[in-house]
Amino acid sequence: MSKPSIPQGTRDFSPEEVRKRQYILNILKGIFEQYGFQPLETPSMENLVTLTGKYGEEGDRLIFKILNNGLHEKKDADKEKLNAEWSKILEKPFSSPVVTERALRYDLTIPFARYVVMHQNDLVFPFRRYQMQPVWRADRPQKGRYREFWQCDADVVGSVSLINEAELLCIYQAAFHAMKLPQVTIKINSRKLLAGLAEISGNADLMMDITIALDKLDKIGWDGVAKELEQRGINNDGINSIQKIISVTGNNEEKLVALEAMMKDSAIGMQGIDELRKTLSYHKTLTNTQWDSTVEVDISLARGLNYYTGVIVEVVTSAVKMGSIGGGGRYDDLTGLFGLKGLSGVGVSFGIDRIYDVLDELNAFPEELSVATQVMIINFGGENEQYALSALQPIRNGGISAEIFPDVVKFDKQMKYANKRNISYVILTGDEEREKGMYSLKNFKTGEQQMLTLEDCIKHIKAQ
RNA sequence: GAGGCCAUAGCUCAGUUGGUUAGAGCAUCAGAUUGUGGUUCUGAGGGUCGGGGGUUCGAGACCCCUUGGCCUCCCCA
Repeated sequence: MSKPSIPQGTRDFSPEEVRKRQYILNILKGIFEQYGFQPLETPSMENLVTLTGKYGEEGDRLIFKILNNGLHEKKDADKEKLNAEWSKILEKPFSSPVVTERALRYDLTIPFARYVVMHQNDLVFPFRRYQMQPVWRADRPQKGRYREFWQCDADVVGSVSLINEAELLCIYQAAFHAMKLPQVTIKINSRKLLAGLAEISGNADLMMDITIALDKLDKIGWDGVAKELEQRGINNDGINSIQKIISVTGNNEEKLVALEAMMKDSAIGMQGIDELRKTLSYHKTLTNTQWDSTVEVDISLARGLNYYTGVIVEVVTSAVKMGSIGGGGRYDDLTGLFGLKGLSGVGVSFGIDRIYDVLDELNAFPEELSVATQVMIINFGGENEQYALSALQPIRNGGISAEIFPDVVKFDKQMKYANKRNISYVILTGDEEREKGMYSLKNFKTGEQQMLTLEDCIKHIKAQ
């Protein structure tokens, strides 16, 4: 018999871990609701064609595909084709809708777009939804990277107003403030600004290559980026103009003013600047001075997903070495991929597994998260068991969490169990108590013990 | 897809240039203690040393292959 194990990149969550995860989820849920978002859930699996082509070439490779079963149900005509593709799959990694027509969802945004298209007639636009569910990626696991992890998304579709962008920035700030997660920066940029940058550099067609290279600025520095730009076919003049643009410094408004001067020959670039300025202006009105995270214009921010078209954001913390803990942006035509044109959306995502890792490393979870049973009744067996049992529901009905030790085992063992479970009180119901119609209540913290009526026991515990 | 580190009891880990019957702490179980937990003390169970092959008189240790874990790059939350 081999040792049991779980698939690579997945985790079990202990009771303590679940409580901590729920703490994060509850904060997010509260804020989403406060901002008027409606909950939504979609299936763990989608049809493969719904997902492919939405996340770029790399993303497609990372989609977890589900092998078809129930092959016997296929008609004879299909069987031959199936067998052919089946043997291909045995030879080398290969996927085909014939053998893998379903896949685990890769994120929450595409399933949401699919949902919106399918239910367009039932929805009231602008539609605000939040969604907190696991997603799966067939990636190599490492620090802060899992194959199964949760995303918590809030999206608005059916509105082009930049008020939405500003509101989502506030959601980020409110959430990280509530979690007391320190040193948070919300980086903001615009795909249009990046397009303008490509245009100004004389490489409008290489925007994707430029942004991919630029995105690494934090990691490999300008020299590294310049090298990569060169490899991707940008000439010296282009590289120089890119350097000039990304070197702008100062606060957000100063950066935008400087960029304006450089972008004046790019209509799309100017549009991007205008959108950032409006977003920040709305945000200024909405934001709360108590929120200590900062919103920072960062022209090197790119974001890999290729469906973003306008403002893009990414959240990082410098408190712990960790990749981004959230990201999002505007997508002008995501539903167009499923046949519904002209519906713009914008959304943000929280990576709660990374947020968990950061809070855990910083020891920033509140102490009082562990909730123990308040009272355990000792089981002395025989008639005393009946007597003990009759007290259990009245205690619970009194609003106290209670359990009885179900087995008649040595007293010592039951006490040790209560101690390990961190239970606050035990109630002893032996011969003496039963004969008197009383209950001995022992406080496990202080060791004090007194014989009381059941009613007084309940009162006493509730008074604590 | 490329690279690095690691794998010994349920968990965390020792194990000397290759040498007798592979150890410790924690955890578990039993007892000291059949109505008083936490701290003690005593004892017990628990191992195909990740798997396969090789070198050797002899391998937990050395070599090769393989599987799994952690980490870095790529990419991402």
